[in-house]
Formats: sequence, structure tokens, C-alpha cells
Amino acid sequence: MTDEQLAQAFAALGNANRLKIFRSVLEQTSRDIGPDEDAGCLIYDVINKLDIGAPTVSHHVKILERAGLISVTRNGRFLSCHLKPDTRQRLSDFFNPDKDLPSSG
Amino acid sequence: MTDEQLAQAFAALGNANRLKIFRSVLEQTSRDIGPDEDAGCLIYDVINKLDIGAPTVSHHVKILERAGLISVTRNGRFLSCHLKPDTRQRLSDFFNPDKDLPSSG
DNA sequence: AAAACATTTCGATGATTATCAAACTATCAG
DNA sequence: CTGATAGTTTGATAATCATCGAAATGTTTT
Repeated sequence: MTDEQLAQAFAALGNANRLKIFRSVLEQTSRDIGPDEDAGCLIYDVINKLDIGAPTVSHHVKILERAGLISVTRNGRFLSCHLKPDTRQRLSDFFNPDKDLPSSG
Repeated sequence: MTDEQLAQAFAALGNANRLKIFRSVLEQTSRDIGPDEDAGCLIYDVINKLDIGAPTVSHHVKILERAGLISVTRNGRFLSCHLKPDTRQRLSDFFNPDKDLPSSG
């Protein structure tokens, strides 16, 4: 995990509309499960909820995807977004760097 | 904490050089203490470590400050950056929204 | 196949950003 | 006050970004 990659992840969350999309993904995704086990967040819903056009939503979703935060799967005509499994850990760990781990240094 | 504010905080971390500055602040700042109790991260050191000019560092520090992530204090000719007390919590909590809190709802 | 729907790609545009060099301000040493 | 050191402000520039409308693609329904 280079600085560039981490910065890319934070930059992806650094836009209010993308943050809203990501929050929806967070909320619609249960913990510790993969794409096969949750319905995810529908892009269709995002497009209808946010005050931006479909092309822009598509663009934002791709940025969240490239940043390694979410994955996208197709279900018929609909796409849904899923939280990538280690996203919570990777990002929240950044703010709490383990200076002295108890049993794995 | 509006979406705009949170996005502003993530945007501040969404640049590799600012991320490095912020990481230095994180590392130089002990947990749960205020600006009076830690030496902080010297801007002087940042300017000499990163491959960017002093004006750019100054600019980046201001962005981290405006985003509410750090505070800056003067000590003689030197400035140092300190982690704002609730920054760790505020940001790492975003990734782990408390769906069902055990004893404070 | 044709129509309808969900989403993407393309091309453009105005806004924001990262960075620098030059000039400036603030603090300290003598 | 003078000179040196630490950092800021200003003004400029090239790059990236958010957004849109129009046209295109992939999927389902009829």
C-alpha cells in the first residue's frame, strides 16, 4: 500500500457526491461478506437520488472502483456496488497506526 | 459533520504530499493529548524532507488545517503541526458506522 | 426485430488544483 | 538596525476534475 494508492483512495472520497455513493455502499453492505452474499447498492438508485446525471454517476463509480474501494457486479440490466472486503480495515487503520502491537511484531 | 465537511477532510488527504505531511503529524503526535503536551511535527522538517518547495508545503499545511485535521502552533521561528484531538475518531468512525451500539442509543 | 431501459463512452467546458519563482513578513542573533 | 533564518503571499501556469448533452452499448421485454 503505497502513499499514492492510499492518497488515491482518500481522493476518491474527497468529493461530496462520491462520498454519498460510498456511504450508500457502506450502509447497504453487511460486514465481512463478499459480493455473492449481499445485494449491494444499486447504481440505478444512486442516479435517481443524487442531483447529478447518469454519466457523472458512472464516472464517479469508476473512480471509487479504481481506487480499490468498491467492486461492481451486474444483475440483469442493473449494476450494483459492493464494498471491497478489506476497505474498512485498510482505511480506518491508517488513522490508528499500531505503534506497539501486542503479539505480532 | 456534513458530507461537505467530511469530503473536505478526505480531499485534504487525497494528495500524496499532503498524506505524507499528515502521516508525519500522526506519528509525531501521541494519542489523546493536546497541542500543549506534544512537540508536534515541524514544518521545517517537512520542507526539507519532501521534494516540493516551501510555498507548496505552506499551501498544503493550510489545506490540512482548514479541513479541521490539524492545528499549527508557533515556537520561536518554527511552526509545528498537531493532530486535532478528535480527528482519529471522526475519520475512522466513518468506515465503521455503528449500526447497533451496545450501550448508548 | 423493435422498443424500452440502464448504463457507458465521447467530446466539450468551466472550475479547481499543485506547483513554482519572486517578493514579502516575522522572529531571532549580534 | 543588520543579517540570517523560517515561513507566507502573490501571480502565473499546466494539469486534473466535475459535469453535461448526445450518441452508443448492452440487456430485457414484447
